[in-house]
Amino acid sequence: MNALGYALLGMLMRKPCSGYELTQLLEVFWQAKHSQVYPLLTKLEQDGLVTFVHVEQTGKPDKKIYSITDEGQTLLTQWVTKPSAPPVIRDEFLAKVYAIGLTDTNTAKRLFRERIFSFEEKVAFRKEEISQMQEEYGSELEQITCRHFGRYLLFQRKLKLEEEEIAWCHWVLGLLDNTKINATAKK
Amino acid sequence: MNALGYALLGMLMRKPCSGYELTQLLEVFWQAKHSQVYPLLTKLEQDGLVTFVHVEQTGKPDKKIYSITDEGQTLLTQWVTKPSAPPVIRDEFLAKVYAIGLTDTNTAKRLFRERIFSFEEKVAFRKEEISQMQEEYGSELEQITCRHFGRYLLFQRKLKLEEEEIAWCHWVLGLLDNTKINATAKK
DNA sequence: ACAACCATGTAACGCGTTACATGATTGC
DNA sequence: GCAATCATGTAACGCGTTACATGGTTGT
Repeated sequence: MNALGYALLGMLMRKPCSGYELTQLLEVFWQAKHSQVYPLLTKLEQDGLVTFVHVEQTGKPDKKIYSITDEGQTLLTQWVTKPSAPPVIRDEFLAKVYAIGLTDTNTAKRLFRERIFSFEEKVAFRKEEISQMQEEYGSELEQITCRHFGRYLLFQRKLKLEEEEIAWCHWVLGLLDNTKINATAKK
Repeated sequence: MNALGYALLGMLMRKPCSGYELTQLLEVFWQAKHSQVYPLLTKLEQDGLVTFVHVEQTGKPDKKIYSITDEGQTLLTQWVTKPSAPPVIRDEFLAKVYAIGLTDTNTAKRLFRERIFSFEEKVAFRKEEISQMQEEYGSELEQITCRHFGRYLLFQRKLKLEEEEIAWCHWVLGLLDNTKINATAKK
């Protein structure tokens, strides 16, 4: 089985979820579209690692709520302690930074300011998620015994990294300013 | 054309490179194997965006050194200012953290200590890369006019994020210790 | 001896995205 | 009226990995 399969099992340890919900919750540490998640869940179900119940809703479409089975838990537990594949990062913006010399200073600044803006949105969103969790579960959240501990750790991590990204952008903007001052000074 | 194609063009702006070298240099912001890079370079060459010269070597296999063409530069320049696709991150370790509650505290600690170790190696390597660059190019490196400016920015960014990852792991280890203390205190 | 590095390439397969398909409800 | 949210699914395609193939040199 592949990493995404295990990731879904792991998320179902926290609480039973629909495929729709899993697709969204995935965002903190993986990216996958529903078109990948739904067929995988069907496969996990066929393999006896998860089960689902139909839930009828009014005013919303019906949904399938998936739960992890004992068999699924056994497999997942084995997987958790195995060595992990190195993280994969693919960031188009960074590819553009590589070639930033092609643009003028002002355009470069604009690009970094836009990056800051998009990450500030993420940070605000992340902080909300964290404080919501803290309100709901309190200090219990910081114990490994809490069902939401893992997710909480990932939120804190994401927040830190997003803030660091912003700090880096500001540092770059500083460099871009210096360049301009020196150029002006030389005149 | 896809993002990797542009990424390769961007790297060739800095200096002409072989496919082998490009595959390695890619590591700061993208991941791709040589089996993907070589055919893409062939395609870029057919499209007139890069050219190459055969370089015979003694004691080493011959290589092809690729350079970006004017046409390639035009295309790349257009691309740089376009909005970027959101970054993609897929990290198996983080998927495991989600389900960390399945393991005992000691195993969890071991996993985080291993993560710290692997990131400390990365940090050490990154610092070397940065100081090598600084020795070679000096303060010129911090100007947008420097050919290596973009790459330098990416190195600094990676270093920061890798250090932040380590700090997060230490924070988690602290939480795991607290849990243990409370459990002991309760006895 | 054996692994690692340099260097390029192809083929098969699996993972992931885009697009197509449906349909009710809520907010602007 | 139009977009967004909720909810699930399939099909086609493109991106990315694994494995196969070759072969000399350097270091342990």
